Amino acid sequence: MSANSRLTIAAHALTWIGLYQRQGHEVATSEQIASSVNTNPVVIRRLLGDLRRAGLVESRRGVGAGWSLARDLESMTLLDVYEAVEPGPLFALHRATPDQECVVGYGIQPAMQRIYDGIEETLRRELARVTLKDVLQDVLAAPRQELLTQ
Amino acid sequence: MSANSRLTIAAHALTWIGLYQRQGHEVATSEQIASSVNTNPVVIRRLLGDLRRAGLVESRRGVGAGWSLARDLESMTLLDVYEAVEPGPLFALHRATPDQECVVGYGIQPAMQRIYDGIEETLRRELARVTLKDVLQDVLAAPRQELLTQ
DNA sequence: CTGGTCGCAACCATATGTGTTACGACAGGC
DNA sequence: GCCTGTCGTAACACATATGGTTGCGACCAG
Repeated sequence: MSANSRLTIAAHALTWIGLYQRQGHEVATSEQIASSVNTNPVVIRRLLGDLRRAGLVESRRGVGAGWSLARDLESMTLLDVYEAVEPGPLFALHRATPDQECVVGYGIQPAMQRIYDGIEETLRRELARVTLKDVLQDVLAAPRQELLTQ
Repeated sequence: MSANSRLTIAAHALTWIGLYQRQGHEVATSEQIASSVNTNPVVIRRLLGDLRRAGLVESRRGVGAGWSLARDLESMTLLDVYEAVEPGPLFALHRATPDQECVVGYGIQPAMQRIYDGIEETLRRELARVTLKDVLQDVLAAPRQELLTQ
């Protein structure tokens, strides 16, 4: 499984924006977020673009532009983020269709698909249980020693 | 997420071997299995090699060689197969460590790791609930119209 | 008009998954 | 002892995904 870090980075970005706004700022720039994530601003803009299409954030252009939350952190779950940034399924079936003349080749795909559907449903329920506010609180609960935001 | 088909193919191979043995045969060759899966025998040998290292199958070499189950299909769960063929985690953290001077960058990794650990545990429980015998029975329950095994 | 930021395309490097060929290792049958 | 069929494994090719980077036009407050 070539696990990617999209869900992690998206949660990081949303958490960062949420905390930044809580501190009284209007919008956060992709460069600020990229600095915290330690990556390129374009990577952040790409991810936030997905989140914007999912209605989780809004972007403002022009001078003083940047990103802001479209909803309260409390109303966003990791499932919302997951659906916004991870289109594909968790497990894939065969890439070439198996031998339909064979009993196993014939019946294995529906059988596995049913199992995978159930697992994805469980995963979604699990992701839906965690809000971004939970994540922020967990982040702030880290044993910090007077660290600054930037 | 670049989902792969390893779990699917491994379950297919084990199911095939199980049914083949139930029909009275001693061992199954990677070429027979590959024919049902519709792929190259080397792909099957690679996967079965992982399963052998996990103690799920045994291989015999020389003339009349092939693969056989090391345990009853009933005693194998999809979790056993998953652990044998999928080493990595489901979700990745940042590839570059985030800014440790930032509160979010500092606390986000432990927070997300805790969440991911919980999710993987749920996934494992779900996979452990399905035995390969369940899969075979599900496969055989497909609306077949007098199909032959080979 | 200017400056700062987003939006997006294009490209590159790397990693991974899968298929394929090749060939040595092995063991049973002759 | 040799033949034959199969495994074991390395090596390579190819496609795709991911993440990083550069470049540049679009946009808008001042």
